[in-house]
Amino acid sequence: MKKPLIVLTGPTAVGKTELSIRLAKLVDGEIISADSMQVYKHMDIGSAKIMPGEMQGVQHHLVDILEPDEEFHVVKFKEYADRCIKEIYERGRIPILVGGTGFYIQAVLYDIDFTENGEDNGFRRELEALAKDKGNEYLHQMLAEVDAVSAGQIHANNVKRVIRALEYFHETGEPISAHNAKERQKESPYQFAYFVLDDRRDRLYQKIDARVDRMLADGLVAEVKALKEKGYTRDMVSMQGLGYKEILSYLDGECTLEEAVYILKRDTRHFAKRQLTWFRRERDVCRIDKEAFVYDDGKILERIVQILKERGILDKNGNGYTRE
RNA sequence: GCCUGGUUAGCUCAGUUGGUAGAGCAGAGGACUGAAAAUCCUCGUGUCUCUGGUUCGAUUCCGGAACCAGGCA
Repeated sequence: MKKPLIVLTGPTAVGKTELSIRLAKLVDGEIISADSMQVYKHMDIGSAKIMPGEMQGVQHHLVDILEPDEEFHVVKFKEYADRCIKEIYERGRIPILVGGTGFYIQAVLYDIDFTENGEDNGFRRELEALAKDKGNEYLHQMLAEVDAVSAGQIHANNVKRVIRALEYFHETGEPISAHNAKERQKESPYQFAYFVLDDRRDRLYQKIDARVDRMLADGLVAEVKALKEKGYTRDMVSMQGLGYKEILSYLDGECTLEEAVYILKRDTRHFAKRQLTWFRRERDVCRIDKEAFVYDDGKILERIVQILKERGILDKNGNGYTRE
């Protein structure tokens, strides 16, 4: 039988963290954070990172593992996560993927292959310059010549994606569209249950606004100021996180704090919406509507356990995975 | 009290030399396979404040009212 994997996700601010702790204790699992920002040290408030005091003894992985000037992306995430999962199995426990980065979840859940090539920032930079000089259409035309399928799928203005497709072809000689089509067919190697927490849109938005206000009260501006003083700049991936780029523009005098906060709230709402779009499209997800459970985490956990039993991730007594 | 300007989509405003109107933002939907908290795409009908008048026809012109700014008393 395939090995068990639990995924707990949902849009920002739905309440994944609190629930994940209870779930981990219940099934004797360990948590792997699937979050592109919580990997960074010194970015606690803005990333809504779980702090050691809140972990209640539950093992957490991939939190606080990098400095803010380090590169991070799906491939690294998958590498680290795969290793963590393996080790968790060795301890006879269940890995629980918790976090809002759908792309990361997908990568490990379906074991997507990214290993074809290394990084070549030179070529990428060349293409970026080309897009700037000659325009997005020019670059898109270049893609159309080597990979018509991708060109048809990727909008010319989506320069990032056009560049990646070009880069992929440049490095492997194969169109990325063919590779993606192949990866898309994959079955998950895990016996998994994929839970997506959701809430009414208006409530979610209220919670987002309230959470931003709390971050400010907790010292978000000071946190960002400290990062700025350490020399971390906006071109770093970490500083593109919500809460960081907006406060940075305030600190750089580009807008007032009030404007920065407005934009931060708005963009966080947009982000939540994008996450929801992503999860809607994922196959095999169990949506958990908080309203239907009267906002009672206990009831939600009961339901989750029920599903875990149905899928054989827990046995009828509710006992978790044990090695072999 | 008088003068001037304003009143158009949830918000900020544009516009119609008279033929019932459009942007940005908000909001909604979607894409996504090495930046993903990133990047990108699609979606806009509302008593044009109310009320008389002129007109074939008024949101647009004229009169009056209400409300909001600013100025003068």
